[in-house]
Amino acid sequence: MIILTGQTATGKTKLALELAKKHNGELINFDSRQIYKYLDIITGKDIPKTKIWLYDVVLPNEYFSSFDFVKHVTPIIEDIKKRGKTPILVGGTYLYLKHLLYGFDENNSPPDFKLREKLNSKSVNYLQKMLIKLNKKVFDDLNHSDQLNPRRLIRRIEITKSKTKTVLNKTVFIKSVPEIFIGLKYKDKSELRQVIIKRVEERLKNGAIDEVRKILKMGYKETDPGLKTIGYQQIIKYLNKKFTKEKAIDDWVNKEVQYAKRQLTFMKNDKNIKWREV
RNA sequence: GGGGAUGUGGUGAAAUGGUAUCACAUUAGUCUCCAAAACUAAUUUUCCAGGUUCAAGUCCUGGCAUCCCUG
Repeated sequence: MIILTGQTATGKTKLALELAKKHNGELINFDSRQIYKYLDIITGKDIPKTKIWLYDVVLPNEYFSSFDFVKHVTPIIEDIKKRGKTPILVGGTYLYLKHLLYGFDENNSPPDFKLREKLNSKSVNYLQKMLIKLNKKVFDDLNHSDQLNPRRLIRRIEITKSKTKTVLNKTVFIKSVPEIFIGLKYKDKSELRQVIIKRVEERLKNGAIDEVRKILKMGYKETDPGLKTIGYQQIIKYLNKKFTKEKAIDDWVNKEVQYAKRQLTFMKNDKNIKWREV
């Protein structure tokens, strides 16, 4: 198995295609945004859809988690191997990769959307108290940042309250340690920024705004999981007249640069990744 | 030339004369089922020179800068 990850806008796709040729491989996407149908131009789906797995799996208003990803991808990997070919995973969503390679916690539970909806409007303080009451140790085990993070608090509450536990066999994942595990990154950020600016311009030229219009016309909303994506958020604000075009572009570029930084911060902890500068 | 307005972190703003705040950006980080998400921490400010006052971003005088109106 081959895995190709790293920062956004580093040319992962191009390298993936080369590797596929060389190693008789089949590509699998692990980019959480390209999982979504209709999000094409802005998420940069530049491989023909018939030549890569896991593009267009769910609709923009559907929930899709790293757990769902692992569930979807495992049989595909097995299938490719069975046919004597090399699975090549390419993408930038490290959380998906992390869960695929190193597994989940044993006593986890599926999402409780009703509970999430109910708790979403609550204050951080309320959530903290609620979790402490349910199980103080769980709260204490969280780090400072997470103790103040409503989403993480809600997730902990959800797990603590849940009766059904999802047990996953960790070994399933660890078995497939990749032979090649490459991460692509920029050596300096100003270069990354330049590339991102250029890419945003290109995507606008290729019809990014029309893409958003089309998706909104289909009835999808700003708050749908798929549209909570860099680029879409900014263009929607532009279309709603909350942003000028310049502001939207500026924000788009900025958010993407910040995202690239966070990707690196997260991936750096994985000592198995062999880094390559572009 | 005349009249008016405004000067506060990198940017946009807030502060009855009483500890200079906020948002965004920047830098570092967190992450075991929303992750292109959500969150944490750190850094950086009152145009200049005087004056009044226990105390000035705030009031007074002068200068400089920018913007608007008008010859």
